[in-house]
Amino acid sequence: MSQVTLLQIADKLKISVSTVSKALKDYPDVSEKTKALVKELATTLNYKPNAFAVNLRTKESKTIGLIIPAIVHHFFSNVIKGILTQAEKKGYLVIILQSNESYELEKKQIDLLLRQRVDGILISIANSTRNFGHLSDVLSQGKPLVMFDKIAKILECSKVVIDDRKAARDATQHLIDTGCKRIAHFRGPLLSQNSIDRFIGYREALENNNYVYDSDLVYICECGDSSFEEGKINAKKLVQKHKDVDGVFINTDLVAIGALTAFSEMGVRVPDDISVVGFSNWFMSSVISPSLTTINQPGYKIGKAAFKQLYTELKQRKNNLPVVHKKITLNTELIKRASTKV
Amino acid sequence: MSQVTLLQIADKLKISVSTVSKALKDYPDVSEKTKALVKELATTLNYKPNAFAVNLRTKESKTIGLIIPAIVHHFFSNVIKGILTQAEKKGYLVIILQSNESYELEKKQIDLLLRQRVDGILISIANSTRNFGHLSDVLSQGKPLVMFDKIAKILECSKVVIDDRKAARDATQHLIDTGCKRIAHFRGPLLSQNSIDRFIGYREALENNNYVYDSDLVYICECGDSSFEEGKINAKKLVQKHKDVDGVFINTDLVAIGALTAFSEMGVRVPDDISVVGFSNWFMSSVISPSLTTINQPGYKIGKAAFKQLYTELKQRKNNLPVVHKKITLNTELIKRASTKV
DNA sequence: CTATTTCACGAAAACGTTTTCGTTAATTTC
DNA sequence: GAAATTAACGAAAACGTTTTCGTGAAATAG
Repeated sequence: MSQVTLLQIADKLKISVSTVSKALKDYPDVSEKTKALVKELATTLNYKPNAFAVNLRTKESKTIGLIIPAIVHHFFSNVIKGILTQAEKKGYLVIILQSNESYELEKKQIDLLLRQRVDGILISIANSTRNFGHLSDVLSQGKPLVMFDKIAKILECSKVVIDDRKAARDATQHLIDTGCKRIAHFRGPLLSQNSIDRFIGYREALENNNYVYDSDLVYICECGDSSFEEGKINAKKLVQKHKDVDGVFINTDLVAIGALTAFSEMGVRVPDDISVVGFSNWFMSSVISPSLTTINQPGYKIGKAAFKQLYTELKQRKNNLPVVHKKITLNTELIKRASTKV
Repeated sequence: MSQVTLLQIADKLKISVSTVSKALKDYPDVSEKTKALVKELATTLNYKPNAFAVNLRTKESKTIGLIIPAIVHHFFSNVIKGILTQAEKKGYLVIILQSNESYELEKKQIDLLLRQRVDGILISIANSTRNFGHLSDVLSQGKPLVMFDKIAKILECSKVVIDDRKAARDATQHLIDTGCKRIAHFRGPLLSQNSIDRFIGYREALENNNYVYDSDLVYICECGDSSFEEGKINAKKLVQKHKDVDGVFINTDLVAIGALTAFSEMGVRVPDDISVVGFSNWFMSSVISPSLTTINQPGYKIGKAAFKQLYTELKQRKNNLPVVHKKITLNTELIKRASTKV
């Protein structure tokens, strides 16, 4: 019932706790004979070192924290998968917390993780987060912090991102290249840096091609749980108000799929009447009809890179080397499908 | 840099560590005056109790483990959300591990969690898991274990499931009720208990209606990463071999969506030529065209119920009450959409 | 054969809490 | 005013490791 300890093994073997500990860790000052005896008894008793005690002693937990705005989300779940896969390889456990895009919750969760004495933290911040005190707390405690996807530019730590502006330019340029003359944009929340960057990319592409920017053609979506509905609603508004629009770049795939559905319901043909480009490359986008042209956002790779960076910083700290922060920008690519012309 | 400890607070206040500890926890044998002093200093120093030390002392970690076959999965990510939401409410942290449907990995992960001294474990087992020694280890260590969705019937612990057989009967019955005369089934892996149960439900519905069971109409899908492709391939085979089939009940939505795509490519009309029912009610199923009739599998509720059960068992143990295991069966429902006739 | 080195092990402190049990001083009781 | 109670605090053990530093005994060196 109660767990096996070093002391119990020591007693049965009539040796000391220190020797047992050292035997299990192959210290050179333990004879092969006792090592064998100890290891054998340890396995037969199914000994498992008590992580609390080890952590307390070594001041390391081999555990990291991960705070993410949402779990039920194709992109984020891919990120998680990337992180977990890497963490597993390096022998780290991951405590996952969901901030629900709430600053207050995020703050509380950082506190929880610090109490838990995790070795480091990975975070994609909530849209509502405007204060970064909780995050600089992490840094000032000397714990590595790596932000990904939704980052705070002001914070001095490593970051893993994509180039939202460039990706948005690519998306919009593709609409222009395939003959669209009047291009709308469904943007995300006003406070989300990613949405802002994608919006800027959209405008840049217009400017680069001497298209007139018309703020009437920009619709705002919250991109929360009702993304699909938002896409439908805005698509309907768009069609009613602006008959001349023949292309739309949409902040996220789910909203875009809502738009596609609305267009289909209204008899607006895609891409003949209007071309659509989404953002993220959710799996869904490849199987709907018409399939959605979109920007591939490499979630798995982002997660992988984020953990790797955290891991290097952990090693740097451990070896008393200077910790160097990196900003890693991963490539996106335009996936051409049936919702745009060739 | 280094963390604040009770000792540091004690020294600054010229009192003992014990008093500081008790003051922070509002012990009655500490004067209000010192309590106030201690608490004030604690907050200004930003004191955070060292979880390792607390856990070591109290033999509780307020942490649970969660092992799940896959993260990038609409159903499972909903389960996770349900678990995290409840855990947060009760002040528990969750370490998430992904078994990738591998028994070996699952075994290793259980071991990791036990070393970590989590208070309890939630698990949905891998398809390849046939031995349950690692799971009974958990139980014999006196730690609560709650299985959900993919369970081992043989194990004496609490379980949260749906009634796969009934759900499959409902799905098949709906095909029969809407006029299908010859009904195929795309089943899941031979080793997966859920697949087996759904297959049995399919057969039961046929029998109940005096339909002949024809093993030629049953196709096997692995339901792994290439579910969509499997759906396409099997749908093509089905159409080529059995022109007379007018309905198909498919083990999971993703495979069903692959089938829908293949039917569309081959000019087979859904539901006029063939009706399709899926399983799980992934979000995607509502937005494709034709939208997919399917069985709703309440992931969020399952996660919520699983954590709640774990929590009650935790409390029961703590209060030295007898731990009672429960099998909780959550309701599924048929969601009628456009892939079946009315 | 003494002096040094190597070998194999153990004692003990430390990590930061929690909690039991004293202990002293102040207060109350009769 | 002596006896009993209460109030407020501290000492110390314990949780299970890890690791440093001794310490004898055995092996080697001169």
